[in-house]
Amino acid sequence: MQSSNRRPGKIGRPPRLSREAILSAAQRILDEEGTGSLSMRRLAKELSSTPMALYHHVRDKDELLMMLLDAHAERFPRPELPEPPRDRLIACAQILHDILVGCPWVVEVLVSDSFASASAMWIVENMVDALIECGLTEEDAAYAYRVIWYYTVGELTLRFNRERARDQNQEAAPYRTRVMAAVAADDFPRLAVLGPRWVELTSADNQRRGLVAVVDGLLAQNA
Amino acid sequence: MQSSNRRPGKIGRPPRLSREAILSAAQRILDEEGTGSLSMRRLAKELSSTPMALYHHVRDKDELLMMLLDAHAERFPRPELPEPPRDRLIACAQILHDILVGCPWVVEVLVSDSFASASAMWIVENMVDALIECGLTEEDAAYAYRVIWYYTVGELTLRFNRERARDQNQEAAPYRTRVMAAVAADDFPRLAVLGPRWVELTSADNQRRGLVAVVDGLLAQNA
DNA sequence: ACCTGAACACCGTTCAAGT
DNA sequence: ACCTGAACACCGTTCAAGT
Repeated sequence: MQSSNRRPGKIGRPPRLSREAILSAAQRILDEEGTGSLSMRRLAKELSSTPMALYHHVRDKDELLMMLLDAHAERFPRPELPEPPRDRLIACAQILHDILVGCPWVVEVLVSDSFASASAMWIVENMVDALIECGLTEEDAAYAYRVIWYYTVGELTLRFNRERARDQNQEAAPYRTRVMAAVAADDFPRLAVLGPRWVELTSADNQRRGLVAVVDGLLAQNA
Repeated sequence: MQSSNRRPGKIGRPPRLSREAILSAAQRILDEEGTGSLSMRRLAKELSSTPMALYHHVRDKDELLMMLLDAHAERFPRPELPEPPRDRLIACAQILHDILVGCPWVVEVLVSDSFASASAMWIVENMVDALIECGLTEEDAAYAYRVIWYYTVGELTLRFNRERARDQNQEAAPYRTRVMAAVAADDFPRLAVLGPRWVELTSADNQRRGLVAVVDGLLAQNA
């Protein structure tokens, strides 16, 4: 793509847009108008330009989102890590989660491609390293990392979408309501006992506790 | 919505479309043309009708997808369940996964709302029941169910999107390739050792093994 | 080299009217 | 009661041309 900072042998038209300008405009839209508002067209408007001009600086929308995520990960403070490898593993997985929880718009990109942010790779490295130090083979470490990653993606995806649904229309889908009513009336005694608490309980913030269970389950399985 | 099977006191125009016809046409499109091809407009065309006619029979696209999922769950064989509650829990979670793995188009709906299929509720009921029989409180059982659900959703979401990406363009996003190259060259020794195997290892089919680890981790945590 | 305008090929959904 | 046609308010991306 581009790399020029106005080179001496000035060839061609001078650029008006830059990757940095595009990224910061995109971040501004995300912050001020929310996840749903970032489109290539809206972004072009923000920059007083045209949609197509953007394609000179980024390959496509996915790459744009990935770069935004990368920038966010880079800004994130890198804390001291605790030492027994199990604790380091949990700490790293939690950091990964905490980085991503700040980017609701990331769902699209998490879901469309494997996570590949250069600025967050140290976390993945540390997780795999901790797993190996816990006695797992390289293959098992890669698999265990993946299980933690699945949990994290599932938690984030459902969290963001729950928030989004609550934001825009609180009057829940009628289909869901009907199913829930059937559950309460029918022969599902366990769910009926939980009753209306069911929804609240299952959306309570137990992310960290679940993470610890997943990690310890993996370590026990591979001990 | 509709409920009529040509009532004697025939009032108004007789229906040409029905919920069943809509659902089976939608399923046909999904089977023959793939997940990406199902739109309200395409579906209307399949039925030689107009997009708006559909809205007389289903509330919106999400409800349509939910009903499709429900129909799929209903067709699914309901096997004998093993008996120590831990094994029953694993079996049920696996069935839930197996039902969903047959519906790649389900990602949209999993992600947009909590799972609420009347035909699959017996599985959730069984999972919560097994967790309580394992000694968890009702609240802890609801939370543990949720953790398993997050793992399942993450696994499915990433699985489907990996497949979709492989299907349409094998020449992977250049951004991702660049990051991977940096990883190999830079100071991530653990990931570098795994090297090109990294991607394959992390996408290998270890779904069941991960599920067992998650379940046992949860049971150990709540023992 | 960088940017523009117009177009392509779509979406889900609503509104007002027709039968 | 059920369906249609036209429109609203969008998408991401490509192509051919302009400066």
